[in-house]
Amino acid sequence: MAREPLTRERVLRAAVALADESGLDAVSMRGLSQVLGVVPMALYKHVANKDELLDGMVDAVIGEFETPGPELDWTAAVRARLLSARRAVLRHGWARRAIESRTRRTPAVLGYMDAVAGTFRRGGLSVDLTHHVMHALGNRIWGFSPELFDAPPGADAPPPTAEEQRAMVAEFARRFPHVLEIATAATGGDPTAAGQGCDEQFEFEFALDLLLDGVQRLHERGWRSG
Amino acid sequence: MAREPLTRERVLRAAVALADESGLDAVSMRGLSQVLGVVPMALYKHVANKDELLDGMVDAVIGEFETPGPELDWTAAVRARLLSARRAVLRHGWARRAIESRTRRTPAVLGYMDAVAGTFRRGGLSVDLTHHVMHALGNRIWGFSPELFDAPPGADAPPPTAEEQRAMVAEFARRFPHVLEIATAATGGDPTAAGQGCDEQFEFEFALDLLLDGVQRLHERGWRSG
DNA sequence: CGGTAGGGTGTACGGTGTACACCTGTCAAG
DNA sequence: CTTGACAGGTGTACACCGTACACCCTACCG
Repeated sequence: MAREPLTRERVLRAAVALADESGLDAVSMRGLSQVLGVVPMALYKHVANKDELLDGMVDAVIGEFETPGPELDWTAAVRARLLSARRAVLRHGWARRAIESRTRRTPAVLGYMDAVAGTFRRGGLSVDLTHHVMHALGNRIWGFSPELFDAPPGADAPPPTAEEQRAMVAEFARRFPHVLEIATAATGGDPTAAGQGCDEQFEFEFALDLLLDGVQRLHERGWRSG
Repeated sequence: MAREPLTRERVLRAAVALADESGLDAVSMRGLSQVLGVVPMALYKHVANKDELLDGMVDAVIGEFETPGPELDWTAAVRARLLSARRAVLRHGWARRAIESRTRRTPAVLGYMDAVAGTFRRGGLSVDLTHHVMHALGNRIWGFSPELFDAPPGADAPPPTAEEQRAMVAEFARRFPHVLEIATAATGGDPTAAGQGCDEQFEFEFALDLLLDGVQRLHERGWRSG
């Protein structure tokens, strides 16, 4: 039973699967080759190097983005696109980091950016307003915003006693009162849970709508740069 | 002439200098130890591991941020803070990547975030609006926005002939018309210079002001979440 | 004077990406 | 039917990385 031959498709699929279940760090040329039952250098017959492998993985995620129907107006259409991108990125926990680390603009990346830009243009936005709003959206067009208060992996030290925890919170409150304030606001008032309870989805949509509303106002006023 | 002893300060300073002139990738424990005239393992007496080294480098950049005077209103104060952060980050080309890769919140990081949040609070914004706007600003707090159209390093292939270039542009125009459109708009119409001519500073301030204006309007209306 | 501790050293391990030479099976042309 | 090219999998090797661990030297303190 000769195993079916490797293809670029099979390599990329296996890489995505491996990253899905073991994290992005598990995707090394050696590790990936092992799950494919093959020697590391075999991969290089299908993928130029590791960067291209990562590019291909990102392209696979982009391939999962959905295209909104034509009945939506431009704000709703952009919203639908970005929220679809977000769902895909959230399905693959590693995608965020991978996208952030990529610098190459593959055809899939360009195609997606073109679709988003086209949605603005079809809504009647000028070329330069479209340009600026694309920049303003930044990584949000990939469905994520930078996580300011990203919860540290945790559980690396023995849990502190109640007494120690009280002291830590007090010290924190003295030095970073405003951070504590806004962090606990999101948890319903428990300062020891700060950061955990933050609703990322809400934050994403809040910022997205803030930007879209602002752009819409500029558009209605016939804003021009320079 | 016994050289003066290493200190954490000296290590960090050397790391920053090395990154400034040779890039972040040149900052390996081996490379750094070499410029300090010392054996790699010596560094571990002053820095727990490489992650902590990077954290220290980022903290050094944060130490260059300036505090705005108390005479400014909250939008101007935030603006001044973020633009100062931007100047510091731009002085150190590696800082962007370093900040993006960091996940640990050092006291310096928390202190800066606290200062920004405090500026909003002193301006009268509610705790939860402050929370959301911090998220919405995202990495812009550190003075940079993600570069959608980051120019590839380039110059790795022989420059294409005029004929090839024309063909490439034509192909690009066919597949990604809107991307080409908004990319050339920023260059005054030269499609072959697409992406290079984009004024990052303008984009940063455009997005920043869009967000600040939006937040200000929400604030004036007494916006509350939920 | 002796012990102790902080700081620099040397060696070694396991991991990474990948260059390069090699082999092997398939298939088309002579 | 043979031959030879070629696509694809193999094996070895190199240079680099972060860092664990044992060691030694030197300065200082009791």
